[in-house]
Amino acid sequence: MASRKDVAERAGVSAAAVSYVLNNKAGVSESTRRKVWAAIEELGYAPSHAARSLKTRKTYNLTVLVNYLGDPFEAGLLNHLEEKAREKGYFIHFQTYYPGIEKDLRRSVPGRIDGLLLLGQVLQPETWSMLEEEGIPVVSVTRAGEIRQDTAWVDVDWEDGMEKLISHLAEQGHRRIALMANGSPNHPHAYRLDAFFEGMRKQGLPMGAEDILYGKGRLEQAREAMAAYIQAGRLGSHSAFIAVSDLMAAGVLAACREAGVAVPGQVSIAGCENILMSYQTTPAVTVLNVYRLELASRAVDLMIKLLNGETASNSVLQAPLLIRASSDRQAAGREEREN
Amino acid sequence: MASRKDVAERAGVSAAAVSYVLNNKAGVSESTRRKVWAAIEELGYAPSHAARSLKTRKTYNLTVLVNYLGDPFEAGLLNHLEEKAREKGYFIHFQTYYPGIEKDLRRSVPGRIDGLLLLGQVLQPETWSMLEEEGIPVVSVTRAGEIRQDTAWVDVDWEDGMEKLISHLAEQGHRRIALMANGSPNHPHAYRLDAFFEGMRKQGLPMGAEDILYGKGRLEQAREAMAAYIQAGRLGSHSAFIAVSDLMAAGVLAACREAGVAVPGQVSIAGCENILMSYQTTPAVTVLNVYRLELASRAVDLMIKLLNGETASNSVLQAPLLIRASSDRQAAGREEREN
DNA sequence: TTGTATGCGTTATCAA
DNA sequence: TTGATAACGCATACAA
Repeated sequence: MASRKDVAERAGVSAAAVSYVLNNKAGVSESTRRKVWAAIEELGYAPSHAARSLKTRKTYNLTVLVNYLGDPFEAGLLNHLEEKAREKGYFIHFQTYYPGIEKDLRRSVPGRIDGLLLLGQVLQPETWSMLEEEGIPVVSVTRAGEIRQDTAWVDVDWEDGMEKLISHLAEQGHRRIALMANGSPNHPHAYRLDAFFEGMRKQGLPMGAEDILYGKGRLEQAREAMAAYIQAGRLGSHSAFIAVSDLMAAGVLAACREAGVAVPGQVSIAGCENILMSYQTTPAVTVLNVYRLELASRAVDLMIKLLNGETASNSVLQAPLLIRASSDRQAAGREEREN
Repeated sequence: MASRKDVAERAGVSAAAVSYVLNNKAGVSESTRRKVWAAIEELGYAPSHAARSLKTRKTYNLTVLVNYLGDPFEAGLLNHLEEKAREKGYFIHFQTYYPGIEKDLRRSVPGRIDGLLLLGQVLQPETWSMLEEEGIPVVSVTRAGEIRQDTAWVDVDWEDGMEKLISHLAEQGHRRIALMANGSPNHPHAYRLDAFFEGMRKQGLPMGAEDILYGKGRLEQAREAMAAYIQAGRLGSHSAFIAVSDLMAAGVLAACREAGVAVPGQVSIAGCENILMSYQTTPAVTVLNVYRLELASRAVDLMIKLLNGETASNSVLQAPLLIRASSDRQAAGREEREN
């Protein structure tokens, strides 16, 4: 590998001059600039990342903490985060999060990354101290229920979204609506639970602890929770289910299908992300349409600003309602005729 | 951030001694060792990644080239690769691949990563030269059609898998089987196309260019290709469809549903990965069950060996057949009765 | 406008 | 068994 010294020799200038050219410093003669670039081309020179990083104390690496990459919503977010970060000259690492990794994180973060992107996790106090000491900015894409006050974030307007979902269901005549929630407060889904409570209150609908089921974010577990609900003979108690993630909505739907419960005839179902799968089930699932690309883009912009020491503000995104057959008998009728 | 010098001072030894202790060199007295560890604890010292990397020329970073993270099959693979790599002390970057990124790759790889993991891409010759010059090992998880001879790989036994799929369909009475392929030769799906041809030949079934449809790896595009096929009145020409990815199988199924084509009544459908979605559609899709965790695990092991200069051999994994309702009228009957 | 010199935090060589 | 010390490749203050 050619080094800066080789380039300098080849170009007949000093090593410092090469740095000046490379970093676009003002006050370099056009002739030097040309000679240096020529030498760089000829030698196929590329600066050593390690050396530069050692000197500048910047790594141009960001880490994203993922909850469950098997969830297409998170996978899509991650994909867009990577793309946007790369555009800005940053590399993205990711790591699947569970509390146990934080010890590892506290060891491996210093000196390896410049910033941390959360997908709604709530970190341990020790981890926060480390982050603060190291001066590593944190941006959360979607928030958890109990997000730390001073964490920067970009999120969907869940209050508004849940209100839309609930009033749509109310218009369809539903009064008893259950929520398929996650169970962990340390998770972006927790925020949607809060928004659901708020939305039900506003709509003036009855709401209690018995109206919450727990799926843990996975399709399979939501399916099991719903199957147990049916098994327990509770089916009459709610006529509609909102799931805090589309994957869990698919799980609720699967349990209904297996138990011979008609959707939307007996119960209506809705999700709140608009993953691809939500449109591929029978019936297709009513959802909120969350613009993941925009979410990712804003998160990276926010991160870059923090990295540059600029002030930056949090950001809220609206998510429109997509009414599909799982909550709409007319739409269900259309789907049926098409078949 | 405490540096090695601080630790040395605190422990009352020389800086070199700290390195000895840290790197477990033989010939260090027990007392020094204790003093050094104590100082490390007290100062919360962690070695600088950049400095170490500069000196040793190892980065402990690996890059994975992803084709389409929206495909749950790839997302799952990536997830497991990350987990396995981390266990071995490596960090995983990923980057979504299309030919245009290779220029960027040639610039950014040297000095930033130790190894490259492919998801079946075929790289440009210039990129290969760079990789060879830099001595960066490459392991491909699943192969493309025209994989470079000396690339290490870990893959499914697609010939065997396709044979199982085809003979299952043949047993169900199908003779005219079409393939929903990808279209790009520079992609892991291309290998499955070859295996399909081979399997059809072995089974003695007719096979030609008109039996291939092209989806491009996406659900939506496979759906469109299938819809066009139906629109063109070609529906009678095949009684079964194998898709080279489950996502495309879901697309074929969606087009059938929309056109009122009965599955498995009029046509049978099969995929070959076993993503979660393949079991959530109606009917559930017959697939090959590909063990992604095992695939990822072997790939990382292979990579580590190459990184250590050891010899290592490629690896083939069997994928059992999962017969589900999309290709089996009895299973379909069962599903129906359950509803 | 350009060159010299220093140090970033390591590892590794060589003496002691 | 330990301690100086020389790189690794770069950015930058300062001198020229």
